[in-house]
Amino acid sequence: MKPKLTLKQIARELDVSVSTVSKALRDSPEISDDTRQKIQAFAKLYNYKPNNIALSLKNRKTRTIGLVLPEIVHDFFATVISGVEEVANKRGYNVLICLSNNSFDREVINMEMLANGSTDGFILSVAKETQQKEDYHHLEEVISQGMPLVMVDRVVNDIICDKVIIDDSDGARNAVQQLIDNGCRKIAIITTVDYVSVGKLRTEGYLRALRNNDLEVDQDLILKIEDMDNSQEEIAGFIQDKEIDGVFAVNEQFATSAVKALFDQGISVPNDVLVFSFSDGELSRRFIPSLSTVNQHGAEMGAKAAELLIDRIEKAVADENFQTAVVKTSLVERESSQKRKKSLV
Amino acid sequence: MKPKLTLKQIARELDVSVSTVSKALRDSPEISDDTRQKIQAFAKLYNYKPNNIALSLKNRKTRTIGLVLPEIVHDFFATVISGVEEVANKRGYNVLICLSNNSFDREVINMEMLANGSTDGFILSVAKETQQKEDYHHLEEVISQGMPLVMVDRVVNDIICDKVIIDDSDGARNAVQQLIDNGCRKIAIITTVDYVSVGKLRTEGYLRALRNNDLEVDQDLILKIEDMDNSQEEIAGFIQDKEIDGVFAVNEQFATSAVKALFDQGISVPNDVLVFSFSDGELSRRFIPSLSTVNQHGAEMGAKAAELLIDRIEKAVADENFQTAVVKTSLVERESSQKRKKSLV
DNA sequence: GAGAGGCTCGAAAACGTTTTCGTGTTGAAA
DNA sequence: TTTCAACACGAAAACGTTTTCGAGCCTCTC
Repeated sequence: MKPKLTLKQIARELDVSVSTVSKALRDSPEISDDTRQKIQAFAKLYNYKPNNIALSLKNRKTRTIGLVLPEIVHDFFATVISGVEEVANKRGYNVLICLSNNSFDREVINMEMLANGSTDGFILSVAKETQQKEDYHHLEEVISQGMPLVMVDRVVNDIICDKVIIDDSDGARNAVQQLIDNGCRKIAIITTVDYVSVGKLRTEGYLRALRNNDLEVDQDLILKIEDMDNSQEEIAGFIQDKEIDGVFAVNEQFATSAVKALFDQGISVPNDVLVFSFSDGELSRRFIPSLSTVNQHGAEMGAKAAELLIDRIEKAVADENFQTAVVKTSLVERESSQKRKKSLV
Repeated sequence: MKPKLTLKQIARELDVSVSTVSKALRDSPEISDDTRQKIQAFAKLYNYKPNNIALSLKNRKTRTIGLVLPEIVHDFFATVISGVEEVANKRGYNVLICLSNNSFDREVINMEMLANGSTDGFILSVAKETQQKEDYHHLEEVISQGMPLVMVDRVVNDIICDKVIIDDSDGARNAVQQLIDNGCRKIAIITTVDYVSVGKLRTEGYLRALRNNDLEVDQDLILKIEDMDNSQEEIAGFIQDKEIDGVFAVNEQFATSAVKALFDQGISVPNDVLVFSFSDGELSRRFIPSLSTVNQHGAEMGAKAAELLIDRIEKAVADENFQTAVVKTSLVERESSQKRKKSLV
């Protein structure tokens, strides 16, 4: 248990000054070859590593970015994390992760914790509760402190900052269009309550697709779920005795619940009803039937967000020149949305 | 864009010294009520928050713990994170997350990054590649520097430190016993190569269950998968024309692949073959048929690991008094392991 | 031989805190 | 009036760096 080596200790050991050691290790031309080599050899031998905290204090840069997410046990956010992490590491940054668990209070606390100097900037996907309350003072706070903020996926339009979103509405429209092209005429949607920004947008896309194809919008075929915990029962009740030939769900959980509900009623997917889902995760890939989905490219979104944030931290981009990057979704068509069974691989 | 408020600025503004401000804010009795109130009011008004980095440097404590995981898009590790995060926050710590992507090199780099002062201690689940190489010098390194290390789930026995594991072998034995109790006699296992510690232990549990029941061990019924990416094909080939009535899989991915392979051969789960899996995640819950699993209680493991680590950081526990906490698994029996269909809810 | 200039290196400040110690002022006791 | 304690506050060091500036010394050039 040796305490960590510092410049001061090296200096004392080698009988030079701290500044000399520092310069030698950074290959300053001020230092003679002799002493430089001596110092570098010593440092290497005892595995000297500069103390990051001291550097952060000195430079007033932590080379750390904060990532605040509503949840993590969710493939989408997990992929966002890995995207952020990858480019952050590539550019020499650490990632400090906090979870809000969709709670407004925790989100505020997390932001305050991270804003007290631990972090050079934020990537945030706002909590559901925050979107409901529409209270964004904590975001304005950190921005007014000069901390760069990039919002991902669940963004709030009123806040001026860089954003990374997907074309939720178009993605949904394409998915529903695909269902229509595959023969569906009575398509139900299972979505979230409107204050969840992405849920609202996806609902819009659904409506647009119907209108584009002169299909009637039936309010009875629209289910907006508030409480994730009881979604299975709610969906089962909703599906019950509905005359439908297609279902569009805004996430994998809703989609699998729908398939299950249909299955329990003796209705087969995809033979009787086609299903399209949002959020391409492991669940969709492994489900039987495998689910057709709108891929959100979470890793790409996370990567883009990290790029934007670090660019701004390093002032590589002009002030006030905020951009909203739109990551394109793509349709992944699998078994659940196609009547004919695919031939076995 | 106001730069963050510091003690020095408050001091200048109120025409007192920095030390007075510091003491006033910490309610030191040295300071008179008058000035204390004045300073506190000012600080509150302008929302002063002490700079965390400066505190870290001063106290040589960062109140941050590092969490190094092999992957994240995986329900188990995601739940571990949320467990760690929860108790860390509760005890006033931040969590710095790094992903090794199962790469030895990245693991080493991550540990070095986090060990240079950013962190008071580590929680680690070692990368697959590290277990294969059996090179643990980076772990010994951080330990010898006096940094507490807690290993989770994928632990290495040679390293002396606190550990949090589950009863992998017993969990597997119980699951296989359940299959046997439910009538299975020819049970296949789909597991990982042996150098993955948990895979090996689960395989042991499987073997023990068979022996306990005087069932013959058939090497043809044991599949050890090296390459996750091609596991689906490998499993399909393995299942092909095997005479089995039960499958035990060491993770959800293998389990769903097995069900799929059986399904493609016209074999029904659970009517013809029963399936039991390890790692209780969303996939298991939502799959049709829902999968019976051995619940690993990831959140609990993460929480326990964080408790152990923080206790050690805060010296609440005697030196050298390392413990290995075993979190009990529990069987979650769902549809896939029971012949009779459950009555509909 | 004197000034100029180039090499090396060290002292000190700075980043934002906390804490120890010292100091000046006040009030009361002697 | 002197002395002493209590009180209220400030100076300075420390945490581990980097960087600016200055200083000492040697060598070269007139």
